[in-house]
Parts: sequence; structure tokens; C-alpha cells
Amino acid sequence: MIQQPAKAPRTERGRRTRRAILDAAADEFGERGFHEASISGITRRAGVALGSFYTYFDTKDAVFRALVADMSERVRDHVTPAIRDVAGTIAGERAALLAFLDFVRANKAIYRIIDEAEFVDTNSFRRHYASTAERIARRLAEGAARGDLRQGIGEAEAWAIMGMNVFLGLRYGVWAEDRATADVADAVAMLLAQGIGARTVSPD
Amino acid sequence: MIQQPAKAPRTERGRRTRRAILDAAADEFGERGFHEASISGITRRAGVALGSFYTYFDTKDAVFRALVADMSERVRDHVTPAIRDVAGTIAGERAALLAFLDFVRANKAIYRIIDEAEFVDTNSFRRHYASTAERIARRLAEGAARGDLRQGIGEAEAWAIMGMNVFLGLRYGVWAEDRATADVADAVAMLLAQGIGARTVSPD
Amino acid sequence: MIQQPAKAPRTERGRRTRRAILDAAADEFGERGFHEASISGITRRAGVALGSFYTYFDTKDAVFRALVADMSERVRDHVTPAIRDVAGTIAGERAALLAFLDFVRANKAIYRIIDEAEFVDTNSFRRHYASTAERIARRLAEGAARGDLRQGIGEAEAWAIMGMNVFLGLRYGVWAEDRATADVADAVAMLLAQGIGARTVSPD
Amino acid sequence: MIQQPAKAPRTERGRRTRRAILDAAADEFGERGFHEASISGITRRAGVALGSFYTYFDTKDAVFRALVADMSERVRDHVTPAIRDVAGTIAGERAALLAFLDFVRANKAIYRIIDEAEFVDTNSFRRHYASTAERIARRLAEGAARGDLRQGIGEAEAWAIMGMNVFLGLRYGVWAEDRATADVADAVAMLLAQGIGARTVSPD
DNA sequence: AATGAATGAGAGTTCATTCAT
DNA sequence: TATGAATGAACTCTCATTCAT
Repeated sequence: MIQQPAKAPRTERGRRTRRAILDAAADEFGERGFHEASISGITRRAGVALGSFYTYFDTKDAVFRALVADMSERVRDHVTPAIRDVAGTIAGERAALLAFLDFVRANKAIYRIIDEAEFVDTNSFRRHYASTAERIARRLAEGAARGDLRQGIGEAEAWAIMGMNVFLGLRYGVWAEDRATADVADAVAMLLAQGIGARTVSPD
Repeated sequence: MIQQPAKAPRTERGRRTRRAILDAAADEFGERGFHEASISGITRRAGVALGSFYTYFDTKDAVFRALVADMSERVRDHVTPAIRDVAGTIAGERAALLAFLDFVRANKAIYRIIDEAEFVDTNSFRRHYASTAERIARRLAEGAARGDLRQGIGEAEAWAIMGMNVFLGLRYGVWAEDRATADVADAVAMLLAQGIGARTVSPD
Repeated sequence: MIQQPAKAPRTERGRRTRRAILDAAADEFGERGFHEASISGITRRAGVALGSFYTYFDTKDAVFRALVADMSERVRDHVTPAIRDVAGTIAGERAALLAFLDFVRANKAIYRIIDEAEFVDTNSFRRHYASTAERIARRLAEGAARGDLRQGIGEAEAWAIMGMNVFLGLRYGVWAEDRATADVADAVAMLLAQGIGARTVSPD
Repeated sequence: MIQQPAKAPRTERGRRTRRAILDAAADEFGERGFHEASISGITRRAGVALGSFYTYFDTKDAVFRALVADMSERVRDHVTPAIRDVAGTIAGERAALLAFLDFVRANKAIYRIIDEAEFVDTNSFRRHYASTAERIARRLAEGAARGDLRQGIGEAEAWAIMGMNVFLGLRYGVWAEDRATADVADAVAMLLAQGIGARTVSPD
């Protein structure tokens, strides 16, 4: 739940202006990074005067925080429905990674904003990754309870899976698109299914 | 191996001064982050005059790059010997993670510097992670050739493992030390041994 | 006509501030020269805050260029009307020199600014003198066509006359005022009328 | 007469080093201008260590002054012999201009150094041009006394001729070489012989 | 005589934020 | 609500000069 911003618009016109500034900020931060980005760059993109920025946001950090929360929500909203029916299974984790990779390819700027938060506003960053890890841990626990996953899986595994996804997103989503996302997802699914050891699952 | 910097000291005294500046820079960047860090902060810590900085480095970015290369080398130098006799096995990956977690706990600033490079000097960052991934991929391939690991393991698995390690380092090394590193390493070793699925490796 | 500057004021107040800065810059550059002049010196004279300078000019060089163009125009605007009815005659060149000498005496700073341009912004300098030479050449050509001046006068004569004027301006306008300007103008008129040779114009 | 520099070399080696620095300074100042030139640039060109500069010169201004005096002397040494047998005649002034134009074309850097002195060290500049004007005035006076030139020629004419020469040197020597120097000298000789008026010297 | 490390004052420029209109 | 002029602290980088070796 995003807390109501300190300076909420009171008219329809105000609502539109605020949205324009937020969108422009996403572009500016995504393209130039937090420190290279400037308020004047944002308002220029938004097509409003410099001073108007401060009608809706208190500081540069404030927009950034609002943006991280916004983006965090959008990633989640994209991944969640993709795993609705398979959450808590290996297929579910495969689907989550696939959805994530596709999302990152389509929204490279978002990736940059969320990750840069570590160096701009550590709290935003931790909040995003901590809550993501919790969500993963929860579905893994449900899968284990259901018997789809093995016992003993916990927080560490959730962070491990999240880390995998993030770095694969960086490598195959942001830096280069030299490999099909399904292909990458398959490799991870196999890793989660049987590890990387020589002896395979079993003959029964 | 770090390429000889443009402004190399020519005397013993110069060598000492340059080292003092580099060490001070590591502290300053580690504590305040690249953009909050200032050259004057660095030289104050180093106990030299402001201008002396420019006797050894061209720009703020240049020290930062030198530092990333330096730190990257130190991480590698710490992990490599720890897996010498078990490289290319699951035990080897466990040992690598364990060494990494311990290193991160002892050198939290390094972590911050390397990761912030993504937003300061993307090249340094990519170079570090790309070469790390290659090193991992190489030892996995050798393990597979030897029969210790299964076939078909490649670049994606290397990036996945690296991502796991980095995020676990962040969670259990930098943010909190609320769990034994050996414990975390065990969890990952198990994941790499048999995945997260319900049925375990084999009946035997 | 000066091309609209990149950062044009949009209000009356802005227009006043910009003008104050430009006037202050003329004083500062005129008194201290380009390199000794400082932005803070300019804004102090103008009675505005340091940062306000950058509201209207991009760089120190930019004001200087704007100033050279401005001064160049002012010199021309002073000389042109003085020769209106005698352009293209020896009396016209005498009048031009006289107007120029008087102008220089009253505006010593301008002289310094235009000439220093050679070492700060060669283009401004060349543009000023090239266009001045062209103007002189044009009126000489008209005089020749009319029969007031002899044939064969061209670019070289225009540059020669301009050089004479500039150095006489330096010597009798800027460095010292130890001789009446009319007197100097007479000497030059005589030179232009009959040269410096022993035998004079006519046989009579 | 150049006063003995404050820090005179005492050995042959010292003499060579000093010369190397002076030559390098001529190049550096000529290419980059006084303010852009740096001591380190000079010593780099000279192939000596930075500190060695101060063994032979007190300040940056000091070399510059030494250089202006040096160059001034070289211009004079080039022009003087060229007019030896025709000094104080129109042919003499023609020869002087011709020698000057050729010299400038061959030594463009010198020109820049002498003229920039106006903005770096006004005294050097005035001294050079004042003494040049005096030399010209003296030979004109001798010509007049001899009957080769007309009466009444004085300081103003000397400055006028010097100004012509300087600007013609700038236009046809430094900026472009699009016209034969002899051609330019002819134009000036004609101007000095009969002025620019319509009626020519005499009826004869 | 020669070296090159060390110094530190000083300058231009940026930009988040305030405020009067 | 919207505007854009005004502010000034802060920062990076330069370089003439000094000094110990």
C-alpha cells in the first residue's frame, strides 16, 4: 500500500500534471540515472515549468521513492498473474522467471531505477527486495506443505532464487537479448528440478 | 593485473602517497557512496593536500575505476584458493559461496563499491561480473567433463549461481549477520545437489 | 543584429537582470581583462547572486562573445553616421578616423575587449575586423566608381587604413591623449591625399 | 639591450638547458597562448623536469617577457638589413613591409606572442611598439631631411604606417596567404606615393 | 644543476530549492 | 495551480610555485 503523497492534487488538472511529472521522471531517471537526472530535465520532458515540480513533490528523493514503489508494484503485477495456477511448484518458478525476463526486456529503465535505489535510498531498495523474497518464500512454503516441493526450504532459498532471477534479468534482459527467454527459463527449471550434480533424478 | 595508471609514481615516497590515497578512497566511497564522496574527503582521510590527489589520478571517476578493479581482484584472490581442490563440484560451489560470504562480512565497503559501479561506470561493473561468470562457467565445464557434474550446464547456470551468491551476500553478509554462513552455504549446496523438488535424488 | 541568446529572459524583470549582468561584464572585462575577470566579479558588480549569471549565459566565453558583438555594433553605430555625407572620399576617411578616435577615448574598455578577442575567441575577433574591412572597402570602391578616388583601390588598402586607425586609436586614444584627435586626423588625411613623397600633388 | 636575466646559467650545460626552455616556451605560448600555456607544457616540450624551469626563470610572466624581448629583436633584425640602402624612402617602406610580411609568414607564432603581450604584460607590448614607431619615425625624418620625403611627417605617420603593416601582416601573413606579399607591398607603396585620391601625382 | 612530489588558493559551473507574481 | 527568476552552497579540477632530495 502506497501512502498518500504529501502533496496530493485536488483537481483533475492537478492529477494530470502530477502524472505527467511522474512519467517524465521515470524516463529521466531511467535514461540518466539518479544523479545525472535533473529536476529541470524532468519538467522539460513533462512539458511543465520548473517550479511546478514542487507543487507535487517535496524533493528529488521523494519522486525517486515514489517511483521505486510504483515500479516495484508494476513488476509484481506483471509476475503474479503469470504464476497464478502454478505457484509453489518448479513450473511456477519457471513461469515467474519467464515473466520477469520478458518484463525486464520491455521495461529496461525500470530495472535501472529499482536497482539504483540501493545507492540512493537504501530503504526503498531493501523494502522492494525484502518483500519480493517474502513472497517467494511464502509460495515455496505452500508448495512444500502441499508436497510439491521438498521440506526444509526457507528464506535462503528464496533469496537464492531471487538473486538468480535478477542476474539473469540483467544478463539476458538488459545487457543483451542473445538468447530466448524460454531457453534461459528451461535451464533454471532444470537446475531447480535436479540441481547440477552428475546423477540425475532417478529411475524409480 | 591492473594496467599501469597514467600517472605512476616514480619514487618510493610517491608510491606511499598513492597507496594512502587509494586506501582513503576505498573508505570514503564505501562509507558515503560515489556521489556523496568528495575528493577533499578522500585527501583529508589520506592526510595529504587536496591537489595531491591529482598527482596520481586524473578524475574522481578514475580512482573509482582503479578501486573497482582492485577490489574485484581481491574478491577473486580470496575465493580462488578456498576452492582449489574442489573446483567443479557441488562442494566446490559451496566452498566458493562460503568464502564469499565471509569475505563480504569482513569487507562490506568493497561490496558497495563494486555494485555501485553499475551506476557510475557500467563498464567496470560489467567487466567484473562478466569475468566472474566466465570463471564459474569454466570450472563447471571442467566438472562436467570430469563427470562430477551433469552435462548441459553452461553460461545461464553460471550467471544463476553468481546471482544467488551476490544476493545471499547482500542479505546475509551486508544487511544482517543473523545466520551462520555455513548454514546458508549448506542450503545452497543442497539446492545445487538435488534442486527444490519433492522427490529426492534417487532411491538407491 | 545579435542572434537571440540561448537563454532569453521571458519577463521584464529578467530582461533587466540580463542587461545588468552584461553591463557589469563590460566593466569587469574592460578593467581586468578576460582572464583576470571572474564571474563572481561580474555578478558582484551587477548586484545579483553568483548563480544568476548562469540564468542568462552558458559560460564565461559566451558573455564575452556577446559583448564583443555588442561593442562591435556600437563602434559601427558611432562611426557610420559621422561619414554619412562624405563616405568614399578622403574627407570621409578623415571623418571616420576622427569619430573612431573620439569614440575610443570615451570608451577605452571597449577597445580592450574587442582586441583581446584575438586571444580569447579568435572568431569574434576575425568577424569584427573582417566585416569592418569589408565596409571600408565598399565605400572606397563607391568613391572610385564616382571618380572621387583613384582606380585600383581594393582589399589591401582597406586593411591598411583599418590598421592605421586601430594603431592610432591605441596610441592617441587609449594610451595617451597628448594630441588633439583632429590633428591626428589631419595628418592621416594628408597622407591619404598625397602620400608621403617629396613631390606634392600638383604642378601649379 | 636585454638585461641579464636574474638567474643566469653558470655552466655550459645550464646554458643549453635554459635555451631549450626558452625555445619550448616560444612553441608553447605560440600554439596555446599565454593563459592556456602551462609551465609543465613548456618543460615537457623542453625535455626537462618541471622544477628545472625555476632554475632559470622566476615566474611564468618572466619567460613571457624574456620571449617578447627576444622576438621583438628578431623582427627588427630581420627588417633592418632589408632596408639598409633605402631607409627613409617610399621604396624603403615598401621593403620594410615586404620583409615583415615574409617574416610573419615564416614565424606566425612570434606574431601571436608579441601581440598577446598587450593583455599579459602591457609594458612589453608598449615597449615593442613604441620603439618600433620611433625607429620608423627616425628614418622618415632622415628621408625628409634628405629631401626624399615631404616635410611635416612625424609620429602620427609612423604609427599609421606601423598599424598598416601589422594589420596587413595579420591579414596576409597569419590568417591567409592568398596573395603575393610583393603585391600587397606594391599597393602600400602606391598609397604612400600618391595617396588614394583621384588626381594623380602630377601633370607632366 | 636537476628532479618531481606536494601544495592550496581559486575559478567555473551545476542544480535543488525558494519565492514573488 | 502554474510560472520562471533568483539563490548560493558545494564540488571538481588546474596549475604556478615551493621544497626536499
